[in-house]
Amino acid sequence: MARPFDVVALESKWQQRWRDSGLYEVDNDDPRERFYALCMYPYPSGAAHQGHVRNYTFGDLVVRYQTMRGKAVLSPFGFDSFGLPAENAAIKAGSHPRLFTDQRIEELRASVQKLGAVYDWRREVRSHDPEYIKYSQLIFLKFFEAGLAYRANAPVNWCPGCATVLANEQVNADGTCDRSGDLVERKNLEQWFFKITAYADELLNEVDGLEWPDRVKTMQRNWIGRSEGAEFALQVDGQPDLAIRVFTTRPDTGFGVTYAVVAPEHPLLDQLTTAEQRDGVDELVTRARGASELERTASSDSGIGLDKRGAFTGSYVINPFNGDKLPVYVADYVLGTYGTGAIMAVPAEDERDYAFAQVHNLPLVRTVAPPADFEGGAYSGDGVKINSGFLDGLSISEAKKQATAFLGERAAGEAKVNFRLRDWLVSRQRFWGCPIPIVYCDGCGIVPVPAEQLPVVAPDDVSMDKSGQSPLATHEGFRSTTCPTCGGAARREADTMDTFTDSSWYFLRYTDPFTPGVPFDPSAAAKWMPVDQYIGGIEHAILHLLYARFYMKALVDVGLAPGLPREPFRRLFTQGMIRMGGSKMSKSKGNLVAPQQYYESVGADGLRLFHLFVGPPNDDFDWTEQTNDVIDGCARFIDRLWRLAELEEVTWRDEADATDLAVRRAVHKTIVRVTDGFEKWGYNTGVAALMELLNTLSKWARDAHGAHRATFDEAIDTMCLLLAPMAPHVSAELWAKRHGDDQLVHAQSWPTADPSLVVDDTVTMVIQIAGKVKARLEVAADISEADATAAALAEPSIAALLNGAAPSRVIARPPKLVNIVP
RNA sequence: GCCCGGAUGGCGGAAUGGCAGACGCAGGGGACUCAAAAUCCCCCGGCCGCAAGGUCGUGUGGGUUCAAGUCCCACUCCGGGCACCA
Repeated sequence: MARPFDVVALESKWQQRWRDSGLYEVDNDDPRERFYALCMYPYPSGAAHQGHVRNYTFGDLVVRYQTMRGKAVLSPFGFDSFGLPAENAAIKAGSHPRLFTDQRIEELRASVQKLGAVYDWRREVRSHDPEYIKYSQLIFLKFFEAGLAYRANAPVNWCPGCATVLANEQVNADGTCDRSGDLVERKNLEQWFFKITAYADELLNEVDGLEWPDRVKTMQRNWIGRSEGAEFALQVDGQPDLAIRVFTTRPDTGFGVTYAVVAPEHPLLDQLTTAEQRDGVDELVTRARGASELERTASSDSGIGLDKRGAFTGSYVINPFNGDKLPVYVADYVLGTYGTGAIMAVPAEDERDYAFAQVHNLPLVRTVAPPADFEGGAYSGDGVKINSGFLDGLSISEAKKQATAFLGERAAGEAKVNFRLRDWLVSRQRFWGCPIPIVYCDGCGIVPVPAEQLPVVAPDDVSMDKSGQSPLATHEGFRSTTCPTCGGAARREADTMDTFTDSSWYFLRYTDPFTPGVPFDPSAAAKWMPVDQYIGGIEHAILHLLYARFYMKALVDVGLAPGLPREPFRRLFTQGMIRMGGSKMSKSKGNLVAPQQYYESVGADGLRLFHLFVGPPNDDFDWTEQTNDVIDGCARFIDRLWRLAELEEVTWRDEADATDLAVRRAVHKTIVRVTDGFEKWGYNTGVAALMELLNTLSKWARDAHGAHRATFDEAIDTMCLLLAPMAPHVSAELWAKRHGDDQLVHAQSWPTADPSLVVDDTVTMVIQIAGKVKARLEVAADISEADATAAALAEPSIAALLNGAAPSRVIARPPKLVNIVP
């Protein structure tokens, strides 16, 4: 579209000036009030897409707005530069992942700069920088020292064809390998874990105090999944040395237990299985252990029948409540990873137990009286205890307490809290990640690499081949080393860390990448932390945000971050996704709309304004055929403002009059509306308010009646100031044209509204009869209730409608409304 | 299955319990122009009406209230998250 100015030249000129001015480079000793604004650092996948544009438009708005409010705003940028896509690209091309990564970082950096977003680039973080690797490894070692990092066996997806480990994303829905098509197996490997469960309670409790979207808080709570109950022993009949420990949230249902179930992975399963039952049990275990993880986690009413999903072990246990002999089954609906991997089954009060009991003809004993009209199978609602010996007549909550106490005396039981949250498996059998700084020595065992030898970096002389196996595992120069303790021959750990470890502390590195020898100086970090406003996609609602919270707490506890707050992100805003044709816009789906074409037509300002205007920032947005028209409309608004500021068709009047007062009121009301919008994520209504003001100004200044110069100047200056965080280039240019080339609109103070200009002298009062609007009346803004009522009743059209009848009631809400009830 | 969201013109959306549809897009009409583009002006939920005006209208059905898009109850549909968590 034809523009009244050269948009490309104008925008690149200002981007250059912002870089030169240093306006957004803040030092750690800046005396102003602090504000830490942060967008989630991106994975560098090449030039920015609309999701980035949306994210950084919101972020940049916050940065520029808070700066104009007089704050020192920390606005850093960086790249989450380790990860699988670069590794896969390198495998395909037979080259090194760094080549792709560095190139894509430059592409993304350039396109982000073209958006006009401003950052303090001195603080840039790239996860694959040796400096960053060094401190990521130092943190690992501190966690190891503190007992927060440990080794254990854990299953991985193993492709026999490729002889390598696969990420979950590389396993197809039917359980085959993405690359070779072979059936993927579960295989146990010794791997590293972070003990996030040690913080389960704190992670759960501190969710409450965060200014985060409720949706995200709920997701975090559910993910942590705390449940209270009891754990106790079920003695195996005839084997005095053998007992199965079970966990239940319903100890009150103890008299209703009619069987017990262990998970296929249960360590005692072998001992429990009798010779006669061996075949059935083995068959079940084999199937559960196979590639059928997906099958197993599918809902119970799909896939394989329940009869095939459980088998009798041949053993019995004794119910401690009533001495009954209970058959022990193995079934895949019990998970080895949760609780004790074994349960007491209560078909009358648990739906899964009920379904299983039906198929296997197991008895049912109700221990809670269901309501009279209850027709279902399992009843898990409230009620009075029945068939439960000493618990009869009690409420469920009281029965839980007494049953737990009973178990304590009779079955080595105790109250127990369980979490759904598992420890964080951080080992990745990948090349393009941060190496785990550990060596294995035959004599000394697991030996941490001494801090002064960090970073441990991957060698450059590798090429990724089609096998997909990490070259770290086979590169002798990397793997063979000497033991730091005894000096003997040793092997380096070949695994790298999950890339979520990098994104768990980058926001701390931003605060102080300057002090040598430490990841960050705690006193410098303390000046900025916690992040005042974190902005990112909802897709990170659980993992990234949970891991970063864990890191923050652990870093404080291991002594790397003394004095820092234990929660990293005070306020979180999650932006909506951009969808196209029903699915999320993404590179992998191939439905990207590149921003570049818009930089050349409507400019970054036009595109930014569109993202701000199109709807509430936290809502998803559908990119359709109509979208380009809306973007053009946003550029049209900029052009109209430009032409008005350039005085096109404006006529002047010497003296100010009532029309000027009205315009000034509109200007000051707009200040309030835009400011409110900025504070409450109402950017769309903020843009609308500016559009309305422009309509008002244009009509007024171009009318034959004319505009008073001072009023006009105040209005245009205010528009520039209010627009500065949204459309920074054009507002900067207009400001410079009006005030001199050395004047920066973004260095000005945010405008404040004159309270006397925000309220009107007179307002339109609505007169209703029975809630329906029948008349309107111009009244003084401070009209009294009595005067409003009198004026309403005196209005001729109202009097005519009432026809002399006295109203039964009159509700007056001066000065806006009077409702007459006949 | 459970837990969150959401449903308003042709479309995106606006509306501290107080004039539903701000603002924009699309559409229609007009001005300017030889013409087109751009720009500017006007109209734009349905129905009745020449008009003034009337009447219905915020997914469905109830309710609370002088007054409900907004609050409460029940439901329908759509989107998302978790999904055998004992």
